[in-house]
Amino acid sequence: MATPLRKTPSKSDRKREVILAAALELFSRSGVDGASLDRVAERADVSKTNLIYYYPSKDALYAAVLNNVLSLWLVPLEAIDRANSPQEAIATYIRQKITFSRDHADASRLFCFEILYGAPVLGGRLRDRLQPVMDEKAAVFAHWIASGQMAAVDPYQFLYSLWATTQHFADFASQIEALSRRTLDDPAFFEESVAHVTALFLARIRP
Amino acid sequence: MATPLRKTPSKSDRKREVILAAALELFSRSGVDGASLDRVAERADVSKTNLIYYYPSKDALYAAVLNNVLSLWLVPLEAIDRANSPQEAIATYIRQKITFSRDHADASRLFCFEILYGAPVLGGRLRDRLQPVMDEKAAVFAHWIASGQMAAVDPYQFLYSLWATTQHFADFASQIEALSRRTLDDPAFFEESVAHVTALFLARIRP
DNA sequence: ATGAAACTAGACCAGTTGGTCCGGTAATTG
DNA sequence: CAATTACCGGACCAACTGGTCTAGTTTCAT
Repeated sequence: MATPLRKTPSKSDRKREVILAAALELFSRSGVDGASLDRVAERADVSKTNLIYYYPSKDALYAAVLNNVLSLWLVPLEAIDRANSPQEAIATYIRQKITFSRDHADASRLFCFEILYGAPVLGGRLRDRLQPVMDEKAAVFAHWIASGQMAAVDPYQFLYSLWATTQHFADFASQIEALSRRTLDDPAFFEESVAHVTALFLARIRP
Repeated sequence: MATPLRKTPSKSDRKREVILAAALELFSRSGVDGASLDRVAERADVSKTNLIYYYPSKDALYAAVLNNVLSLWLVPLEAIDRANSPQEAIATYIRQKITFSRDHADASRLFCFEILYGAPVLGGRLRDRLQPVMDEKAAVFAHWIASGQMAAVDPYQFLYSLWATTQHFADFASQIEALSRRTLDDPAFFEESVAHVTALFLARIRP
């Protein structure tokens, strides 16, 4: 709340980040219940007491991590701009989301965990933070459709499908790896994936 | 293994099913670590000792549930038949998968959990059971493409996208509900969803 | 009927969990 | 300088976990 504004991150700020990173790492691999505070503290190289000093409870820590994740998650969506052509905007969005799946797979997985749990923590935030952005972007789609730049689609369903296909590369990476023995870290597979998903959605909106 | 073959399910068979159902319900809501054997036993209305009698450990129980889920999960995929047109086959597949997301959302979520965990239990099974079916269906796609019935796509990527979009309705139901305030149980939303996903994929494969 | 095998419950246990308490040190501020 | 505040670690704890042990009861083929 009333965190004093500083230019240089204070020592405690850095420590908070280290803890958050450790928590993200462990929570995203084992779920909240599967990861103990002991392990998080160990990973962050602080004592458990110290961890509890910064985040008074496991729930608080989990909520903090999740809010971070949600902010990250929103960035590409917010960038969708009606000034661009839908083709361009969607292609860019897909690339950004798949890049996110590659570079922040743990964040994506944690988000997925939370939704699977029934969004107990993020539920409200989805309505407060995501919903408005989503409605705004739905309006952008409506504009594009009305001006004949893209075929008519339900913007909400369209976004759901976009999220599903792009996040799948992070959340179901284990499955993809078991079946295709390939990872997004392989640049060829990364580009293939971007190309495939892009083609899928652009074919749909061709006017 | 050597379960005696009976026509009518024995009492113990029924009990096993009750336990499996309870375990699926709880595991799919809270993850394996989040659900205790006590709770599962309570839900299945048996004593914990009794539960342990049928499934000697939590891991064994989890594995049993998961194998059940995988079998269910495979059914629609196995039904894809080269004798049909790709348009028909894919439309049917999508409808079946979204139906599965509606009627077996818990199974879908548990599957998702397992993949998020890194597929520790199912990993081998994915290669043993899913991989062959997938390769077989990839060949069917190749046949359709070669015979000019559908546009060229990477069959594996295509299947990943199909899975992603259809399972999304189960796994991310909380999010969809928070944003759209609608459920697959609403027949109108169900049909909208089927129509949307079908249109998305059929547009892509139009020759 | 009877012996074996399947089945069941309650008491119990050792390990782990999230979290507290206490006692102290470093850094700020008056 | 004094004193308040922020920060930190180790011992500790009650609750819960997966799982065992014991001591029975039911089922069923012979």
